[in-house]
Amino acid sequence: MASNFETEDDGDDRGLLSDRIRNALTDEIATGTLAAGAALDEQQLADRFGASRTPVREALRQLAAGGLVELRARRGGVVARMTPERIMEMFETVAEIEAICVRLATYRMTPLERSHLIELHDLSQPIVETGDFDAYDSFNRQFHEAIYHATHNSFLAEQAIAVRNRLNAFRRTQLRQGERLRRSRDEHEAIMQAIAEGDGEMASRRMRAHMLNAATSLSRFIEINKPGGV
Amino acid sequence: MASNFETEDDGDDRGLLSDRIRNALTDEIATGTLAAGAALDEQQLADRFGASRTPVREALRQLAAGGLVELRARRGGVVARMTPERIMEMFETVAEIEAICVRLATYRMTPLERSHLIELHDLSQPIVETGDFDAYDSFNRQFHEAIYHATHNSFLAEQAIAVRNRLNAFRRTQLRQGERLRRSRDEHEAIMQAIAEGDGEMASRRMRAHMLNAATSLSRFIEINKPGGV
DNA sequence: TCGATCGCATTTGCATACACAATCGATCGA
DNA sequence: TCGATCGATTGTGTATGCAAATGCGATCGA
Repeated sequence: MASNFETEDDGDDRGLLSDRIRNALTDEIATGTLAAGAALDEQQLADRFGASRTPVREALRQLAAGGLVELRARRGGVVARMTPERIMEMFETVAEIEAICVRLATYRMTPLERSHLIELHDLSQPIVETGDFDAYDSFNRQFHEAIYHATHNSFLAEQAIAVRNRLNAFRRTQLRQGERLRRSRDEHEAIMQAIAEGDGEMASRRMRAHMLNAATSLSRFIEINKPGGV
Repeated sequence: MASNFETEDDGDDRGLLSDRIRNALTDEIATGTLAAGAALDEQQLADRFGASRTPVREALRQLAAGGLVELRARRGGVVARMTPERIMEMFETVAEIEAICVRLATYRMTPLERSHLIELHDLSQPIVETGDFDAYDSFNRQFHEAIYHATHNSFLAEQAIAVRNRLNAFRRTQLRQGERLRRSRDEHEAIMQAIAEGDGEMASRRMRAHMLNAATSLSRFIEINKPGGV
């Protein structure tokens, strides 16, 4: 077994075991290693992580609270099963929340926050040129989170991040279409324009459209490999 | 879909011990029996509920995921401490989400749902007359949840209920002002009017104002017994 | 007198053990 | 042959025990 010394040799060995298991499971669900509907046996997971059932249980409870897994009393847990309809509902919800955020942010952001957002947006130009999906995904996250922050409503920002992460776990390869990348940036550009003009309502509508475009892009992907299953 | 037949929410003796403890703690936090900032000792709670630490731990984890308690690693948990600023942020968030819901609901609700909502609203008239706060609170919940449901976006509805419940735990005696009761119903009336006219944007603005009025009403209450903490 | 360090007590985090509920298969009955 | 009921097995829910970590107090030093 792996020796658990206090010395952190490989990364984040230093934390609560239940948290590490939770993060690992989150990743595996997000990447699809754990397919939707897959049964989650506590003992089996415990063996796999070299731990006992206790931290596994706590991890599963946390994931259940986050909506990534479903726990039925005395019947074990399964990876949350997402129907296309449900995913579209989540996208719509995220789109509406993002629309709220950008509206509030437009009216409340400080000059410093605005310049930071502009800087961030400018940075995305070369990324689109190179077509680096992962880099754009990372930028995209920063861009949107900068907007959350600029609402000056930390609770709303937390909610936005939470629901976005929850969706992220099922979004995966959504941006893997070359065209979508450029269009995404164009839409950001339009949003930035509205922000610059101080038109929160306009920014809000454009953000909603931006998110729904991403949803449409994803929906094609869903149609393609319709799992139908388990 | 009502897939929640397993977990009976409250009152029932016959559920999972950890769920019962979670519900009990939720109530105690909501009613203020457990003051904000109060330390939550696992063994102590276990003794009080006549259980072992295991279900108590799971309950605490779930509450932490819901934001009602804060857990610091190896340092125990405390009841989440809400500053007035934070509560106002939560109210604003709820207001915006409610505004989303009523807009979508206006455009999507079925005739049956509309008549149900009207019926519900009419029922509130005698309640206001008698000034029964608890009855109005119950009605109010039904009214808003009917709107959530009418969005035909179950994910959004779940989010709305979750964030509303989270705020509920700190709202307590907010409606205990006779005037507020009648004004609340008047605001509902205005919202119903906008819905009847099919004007989702108008309904949305009125809903936002409605929620922010409730927040203002609460803020006075907060000012009065400003706890400052422990 | 004030600060720091060491040791103790309390409490969390994890492991292990046990009991009961749910599922699955087999046997019995029609 | 098909259905139902009953038992065995699997796995969750809970209890208990142990070890490490944190916080506090006392003692030592300046």
